[in-house]
Amino acid sequence: MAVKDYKKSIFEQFARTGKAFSNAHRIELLEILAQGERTVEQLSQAAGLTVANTSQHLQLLRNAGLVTARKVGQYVHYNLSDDLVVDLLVALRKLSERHLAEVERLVNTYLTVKDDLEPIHIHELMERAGDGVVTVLDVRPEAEYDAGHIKGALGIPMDQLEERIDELKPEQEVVAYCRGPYCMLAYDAVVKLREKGFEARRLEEGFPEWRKAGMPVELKQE
Amino acid sequence: MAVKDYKKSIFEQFARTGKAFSNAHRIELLEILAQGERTVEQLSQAAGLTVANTSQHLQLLRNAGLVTARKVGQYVHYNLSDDLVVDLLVALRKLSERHLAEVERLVNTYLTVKDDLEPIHIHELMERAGDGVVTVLDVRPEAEYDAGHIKGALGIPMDQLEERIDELKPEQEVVAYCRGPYCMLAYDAVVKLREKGFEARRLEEGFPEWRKAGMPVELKQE
DNA sequence: TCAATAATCACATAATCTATTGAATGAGTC
DNA sequence: GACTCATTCAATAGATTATGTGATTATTGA
Repeated sequence: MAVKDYKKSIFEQFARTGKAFSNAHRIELLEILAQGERTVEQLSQAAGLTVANTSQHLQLLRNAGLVTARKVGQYVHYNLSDDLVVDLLVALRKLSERHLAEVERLVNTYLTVKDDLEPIHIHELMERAGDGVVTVLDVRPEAEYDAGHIKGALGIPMDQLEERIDELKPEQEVVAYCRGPYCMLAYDAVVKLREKGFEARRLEEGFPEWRKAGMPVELKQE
Repeated sequence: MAVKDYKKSIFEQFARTGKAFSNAHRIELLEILAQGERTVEQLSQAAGLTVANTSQHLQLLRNAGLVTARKVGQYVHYNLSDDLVVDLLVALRKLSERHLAEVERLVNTYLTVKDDLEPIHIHELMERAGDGVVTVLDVRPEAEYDAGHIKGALGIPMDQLEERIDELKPEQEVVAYCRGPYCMLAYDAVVKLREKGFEARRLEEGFPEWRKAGMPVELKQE
């Protein structure tokens, strides 16, 4: 094989991986899978796609080697095949954030005044959570909480926050987190909690980053 | 704007960045640009594309914010806009390498026995280069050498290596490098040098990684 | 001002990608 | 064995992308 052909092949392989990240729905699926294992139906609901369409995107991701599938009964559970996939998602996010003015505009517009919500960072939370002086609140949907959450975190999905707000100790600061920097749930939770008179902040990173950093994680407790 | 729309927009922006990496030619263009600034014609030649086609790919890359262009006379010089682009290229390479069996197969097939060429790594080279006991050899084309190379490296393009081999000190070990892990030039150089009786090794990483690591770089000396 | 050159643009064509629909598969249940 | 459900497959139409050709623009130097 000539050097030229060889090079061509290599770049084609890279492009195959890149192609997986060239579609908004696939990126969303990957971001959801970064939270943990999901079935096709769960994915299709979370991403707002038809099941068949979701399945096809998943086939493509599987061919690119980014996700793995295992069949349990009649369900197929999908998962990211590797932490390198998260690395690439993070790199893509960073790059997009820096270069696409549009992203920044969206973030700033939607998130009211971003800085006003004073995000806290992983290591800072780690220090303070140990003392038990903060309540760590997971506002993701229940299934995601069950699939894995920050150790000791209380799980109240965003849509139940209002009715279950009395599960929180009013004297403690609350740190809310969700799926990552671009997940809206934690923002909404902080706004809601402050309305109710809580001292509340948001974890800048989300659960995937937390897990990736090797911080303590636990599964659903019975 | 509803949360749903917002999310959609964000993922679409990410996909726009991802799309830039979904084509083999564009990835090649980015890899070439990772070596340093290039004009459209240089790029088209290096990648084996027509000028018009190259230009169009460059427009797309520019819209995605990955490259910058500056006009000097009648030439337009392109450049990567950011080191984050290199980060993403590296992440893409790593992920592809791990997941696509095909890539590994190609690497192993073409590169004879890879390990037999005993690559040396950046920090190791850094230590040894200081002592002046190794000759660091840049085998990339002259233009790329001129645009920036490892400090103190001797520049002999691969296609001139045979005729200019007497510029190398026979008693010194030679470390050859080129554009990165997938660049063939350094492999070919090591093979050639060993034929000629030199003790020769290859730098596993290439110039982009060297520069990225903050190691000393110099431009063409007069 | 004119010719030469680098780069881009505009258009046409072929190839590829995406979403939808409905059928097929395969496991579990009654 | 018939039925239900999760998932995949297959076929299709519509949208997007890649590339070549030839025209156009911008800059330089004669």
